[in-house]
Amino acid sequence: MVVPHLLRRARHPTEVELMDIPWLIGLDPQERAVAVADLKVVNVATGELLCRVGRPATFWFGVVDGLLKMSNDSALGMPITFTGVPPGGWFGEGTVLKREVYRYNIQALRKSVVAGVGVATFHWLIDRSIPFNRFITQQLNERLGQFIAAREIDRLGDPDARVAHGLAALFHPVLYPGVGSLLRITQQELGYLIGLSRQRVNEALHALQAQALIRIEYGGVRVLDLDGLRRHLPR
DNA sequence: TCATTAAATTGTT
DNA sequence: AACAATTTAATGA
Repeated sequence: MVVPHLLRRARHPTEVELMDIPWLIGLDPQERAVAVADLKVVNVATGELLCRVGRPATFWFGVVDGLLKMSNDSALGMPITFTGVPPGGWFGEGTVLKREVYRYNIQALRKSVVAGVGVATFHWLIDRSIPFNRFITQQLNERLGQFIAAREIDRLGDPDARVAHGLAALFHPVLYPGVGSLLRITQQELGYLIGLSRQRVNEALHALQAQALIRIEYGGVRVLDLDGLRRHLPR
């Protein structure tokens, strides 16, 4: 009963929250009005599940604030892929498009604010708005690129490289425009996301800082050289 | 607004 | 995994 539970607590987005929703910008006034009318926002607590594998897709979700973890685990086996979803990130369009069931679990790594539009509105926008379609196409394309990159890194297995690429992914300016140059994420959360211990993440972060790729800040990481992070090779 | 205290996060062993 | 040090957030005068 994940969604009904959330729906009960859902509220309308504030003006400030609307400004953090990237795809609203391109819409014409009519389309925008329809989208905004259907937009729901909910505050979720740490550890809370937003959607589960196998549930029918009812919403297209976006992160307004906080941090989510997307775990792509099959019903049978172990988790396959983890992805963090920072502010500005929207996900689930593939599932919603095909009117299928969710293929992953979404869990809040910390207190977050999550927005959603219903499937009907999503399709209404897809059927008539060119800007919306552009956004979705770009989204799918960038995500595919990330997915391929992630496979290569996982094969290498070097912890520093994994942290570097994990960070580069979270700082993706197209997928996650809400992040900016400072990502609010603790080393604990980063470890949980990438699959490393907190102290190994700490070590890796210092190595990356020494290479002037990032700056470690309390409760977050600032990126100094995004390209350098992407190109980071195991040493 | 400032000072004090509690909580969260980081760095180190 | 445990501990100490540091930073932020919360509280109340």
